[in-house]
Amino acid sequence: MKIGELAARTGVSTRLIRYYEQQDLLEADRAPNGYRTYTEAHVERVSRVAGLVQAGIPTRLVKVLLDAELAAARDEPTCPREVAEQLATELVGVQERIDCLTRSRDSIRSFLKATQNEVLLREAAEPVLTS
Amino acid sequence: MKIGELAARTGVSTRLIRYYEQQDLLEADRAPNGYRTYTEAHVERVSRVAGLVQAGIPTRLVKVLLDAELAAARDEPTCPREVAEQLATELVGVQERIDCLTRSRDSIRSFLKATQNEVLLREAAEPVLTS
DNA sequence: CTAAAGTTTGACACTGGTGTCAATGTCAAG
DNA sequence: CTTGACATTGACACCAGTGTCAAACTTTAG
Repeated sequence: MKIGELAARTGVSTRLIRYYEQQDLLEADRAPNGYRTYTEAHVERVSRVAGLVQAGIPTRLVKVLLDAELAAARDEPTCPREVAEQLATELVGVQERIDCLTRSRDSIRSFLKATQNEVLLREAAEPVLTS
Repeated sequence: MKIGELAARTGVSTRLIRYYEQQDLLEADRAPNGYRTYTEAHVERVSRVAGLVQAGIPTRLVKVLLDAELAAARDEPTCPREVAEQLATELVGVQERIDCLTRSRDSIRSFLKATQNEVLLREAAEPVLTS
């Protein structure tokens, strides 16, 4: 698929998709005419990238995270000690963000509940398994 | 306490503390000499603010969130319908961020685990209650 | 063939969050 | 009183993430 479709399916602007590529977060094949071409896998990838960036993870780190993810998926023994440490460090940062957001989410919920606005609570009810 | 101490205790630079105040996320009393003075409560507040901002919540929204939180705590019946809707909207955004971060956290963990770097997993083991 | 829609690269520009510096004021210790 | 640490405000500046526009090319529809 071409960039326009990818953008439509992910809700991420073409501008950003190109930006992410430029930041090495994405790779795209090129059609003979020079157009970028994407596969299904890219849809997921782009969503993840956008999500993480939105969640305050700088692109530089998003790359490290997703790369590690891929490596893990392909069961690679890529553990250059130094990368592992960087990841471990980043892990605590991520956890802190999660905690902070979770607290806020919970208080928003309580608030809405307390003010008879339960009606607005149609969303989100997935199980978040921790540890 | 004065701004320097607050900064030291929260790990947030004085620059940012003033910035947050300017963005109406914080209020500070002034000593007769003009110095800002803070209470224990501010320590928590500043941490929360910084955490949320770091987690990608724009200051404008951080204000809404924390205000609602306070209102709830004081059991105020402040539910101007319109604010409630804004919160509900923001709630789904927060949840999305949490989900995205959670997935990343989990894959970082798996990765470290898979690569014999469990050693680096000393941190984070708190229970996150959902719903 | 032509017009419209989509793509490419590249540039300009804006916003939000931060750092840093400068000039001035306050306070506590020597 | 002087010095040094800390405060105040305000400005300048930077980076990251985005929007938007322009000029040129490709592809699709009529």
